[in-house]
Formats: sequence, structure tokens, C-alpha cells
Amino acid sequence: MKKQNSILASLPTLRRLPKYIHLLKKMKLNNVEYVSAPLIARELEIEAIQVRKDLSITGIIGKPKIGFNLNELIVGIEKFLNWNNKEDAVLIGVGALGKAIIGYKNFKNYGLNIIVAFDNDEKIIGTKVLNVKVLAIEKLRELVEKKKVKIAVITTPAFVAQEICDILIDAGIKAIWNFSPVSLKASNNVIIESVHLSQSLAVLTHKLANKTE
Amino acid sequence: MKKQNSILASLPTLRRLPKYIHLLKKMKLNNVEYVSAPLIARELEIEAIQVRKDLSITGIIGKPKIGFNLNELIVGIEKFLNWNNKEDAVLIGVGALGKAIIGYKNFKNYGLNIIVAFDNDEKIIGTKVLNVKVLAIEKLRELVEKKKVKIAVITTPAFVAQEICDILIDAGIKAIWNFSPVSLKASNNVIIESVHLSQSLAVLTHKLANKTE
DNA sequence: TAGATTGTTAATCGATTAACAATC
DNA sequence: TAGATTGTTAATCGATTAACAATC
Repeated sequence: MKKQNSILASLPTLRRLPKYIHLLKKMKLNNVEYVSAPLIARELEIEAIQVRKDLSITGIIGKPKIGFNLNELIVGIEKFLNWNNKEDAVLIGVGALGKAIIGYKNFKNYGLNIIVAFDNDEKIIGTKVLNVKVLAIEKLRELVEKKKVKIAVITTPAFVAQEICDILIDAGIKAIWNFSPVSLKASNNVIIESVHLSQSLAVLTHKLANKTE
Repeated sequence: MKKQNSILASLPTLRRLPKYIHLLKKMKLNNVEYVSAPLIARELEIEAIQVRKDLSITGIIGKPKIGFNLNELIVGIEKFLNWNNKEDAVLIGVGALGKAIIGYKNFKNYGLNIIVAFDNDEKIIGTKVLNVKVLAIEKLRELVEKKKVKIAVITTPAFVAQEICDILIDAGIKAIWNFSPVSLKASNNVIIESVHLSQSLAVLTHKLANKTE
């Protein structure tokens, strides 16, 4: 039996949608009311047809000749990404990267609300990073279960990431945003979205080395 | 006239190569000597044929029935990504994220060597983050020109990112690793590789919202 | 030798791009 | 109305996957 997914967008499309939101919000500051696909395309240096295709999946309808209502478009994309619902999340590993992510207040606009952080370093347990409390890692499981948290952010060192992942899943976590340089193993009803900086760096260094002027 | 690129790998392939390196280095600790494509495939949960295709582009030759020599493979991939040459780089914006990136000592193994950082905050100018000195932003252009630095890492707030980008390119920077949530505009002989966390988060939140159990 | 794995050519699949009628 | 833009169907392009002879 085929896996019956609801209207899941393709990964390239999903990754472009936030770009549209960024641009649209910038335009909103200038009181723009309507925006056309060709205009968005020019700004982002992509093809207009791709913009139309991407937007069509969100279900938003434009007006021929005029374009899309700016506010409708922003709200529509945000709904499609579920960014209108701010999901509670926990963060594990309050090192430099963990602090940086807690500090990105923008993530609240991206559907992510970090309510509490965890670490095993006695020196920071009990402190706060901005408004986020740091608890001992031993309390992780209980809190996730009690508050029914669905999203976890892993910013631990590599060698503990899989162990944390196992605890999280056992406690009922549904999606993990993983920043540790590890391929986390998990049953495939858990969503694992990893940010591997080495991947991005590989693209850069390879291109630079093969640049022909 | 078509742009005559040397053997540039596709982006998906480039992004998988670091995964192979991670796995291979882990195996090296166990004194494994040869590794086959099917084995790598099983570990990383991808197809064996894809592993063979990816590895073939690096020019490394395997032995039928036996597989690839582990060391040859690691070195071969690293050479392909130019990770054997550690390129000097500057980092601009010593906030939480900047500090986190300076702190990733691993990047030295990924071909990136951050030699100095820049910020405009009087309180941190003159200090050091690990072994990396923080200089005033005014000294950026001169240093890049003098040391002929090719790579820059931008970890500034969004609103100054484009301005910094312009200075860098004017000073001769060839590649920018951009962490600010901005689509940097640059002439297209400059390589811009951006890490937009919102893109990754969009994938996660959309999948989570449309998960059917 | 027998059998697993490689390297390469061909087939498939999915994303991007083109074409074009509908429409404000 | 005329012309730009939308939404949708078809064509193209590129990446993934399959097939299979070569080989250790």
C-alpha cells in the first residue's frame, strides 16, 4: 500500500517558501498591496513560472494582470507551513550554538517556540538564556511527556546526540531539528530535519576550488 | 557561449559527500580497511547505486567484490572538496552564532580556517574568541586585501549583511558563507552559499503539520 | 570457480520550464 | 479594448534508479 500523504510539497518548493515570506514582509513595510509573480521572480532571481507553481500549492488565488494580495499571500504561505501555530519546543545542549538559536527571536515567527532548554553542565543549570530556563538533562523526559511537546532542537555535541534522540522519541517527540553532525537513527514516523553545516561548506569549497575565471 | 565549468558535481552529490566522510572516519577508528558501496548505503539509508555514482565523480576506483580502500576514499573525497587545503577565512559578526562557528574546531577539517573575526561592538573589539582575535569592522577591507583572503563568513544581523557583502567583494573576496537571513546580491563570479535556517524549519513544520498517523 | 561488487550505459522519475487559453 | 498576468497542461531537463557486462 502506498503511503497516503496529504498535500506534501516537494522539498525544493518548501525551501523556497520562506524566501517569499521574507521578501513579502519587506515589501509590506512599503505598503505594497499587490505583488505579481514576475516581480517576485525578479527580486529573488528565479523564474516567474516557478513562483507561480510554488504559490499554487498553497492554494492562494491571484488575479490575472494584477497579481496576489500581499497580506493574503503572507498569511497563506504561513498557514501552509503551519507558521501561524507556534508549536512549543525544547532545546537540548546550551552551548554557543544552542544559545544562538534560543537568541533568534525570529523563530517565533517561524512556528517555533522554545519553552525550555536542557544541559548537563552544573554551571548553567538553573540559569536563564534570555527568557528560557536551563534545566538538568534528567528532567527532559518528564517535561516532554507532561507538556506533550512535539518538537525538539538538538544542539549537543555529536557523541551524545543519538542518546538524546532516543530519549526524546521515547518521551513522545514527533519532530527533531538536529544540528549535531550525526545521522540520527529513528523510526520513520518521527520527522528528522538536520542542518549539517559541513554539507553547505562542501558546496562552497568545491565551487571555489573549481572556479574558472 | 556555454559556461565551461570543470567537473562540477551536482548539488545533491556535493551535499552527500560529507556524509560519506563522516561515516568513513568513524569506521577508520575501528581499523576497517575496505568498505563497499552497499555497506555505506545500508549505514546511511540510501541506495547503493547512488553511493557508487557519487563516489565515481571523485575519480576513486574500487575493486570489484572487495570495495574501496578506506583511506584512499577519505583522501579522495577530501581532495575533491578541496578540504585538504585549509583556506584562510574571515568572520564578520561575533554574536552568539559567530562565536559558535568560531568554536567549531571541526571546520579546520572541512577546509576552512578562520584567522580573524570582525565586529563593531567596542566591548569585544580587541578580545579573543578561542584563538581568534576580534578586530574593528573598519579594518576588514584592509586585512582582506593584504592577506588575500578568499572566504568570508557573514554572521551579522540582517540589516548590515548586504553592506558587509559589498565591502568584502570590493576587497576581493571570492566566496561568502552567509548565515544572515538575507538574499545577498553579488556579481555572479562571487560564490554565495547561504545557510537559511528558516528553510530547514519550513520543511520540519510543514511535514509535522501534515503528518498522518 | 562462484558470487559479490564495481563501473557504465539505459530507463525512470520528478522537478523545472515552456506554452497557451482564460481573465481582470 | 489591449495587454499583462494567472492557472494548468505539456515538454524538457537533470537526478535517481535499474540493468548488466566486467572482474577480483
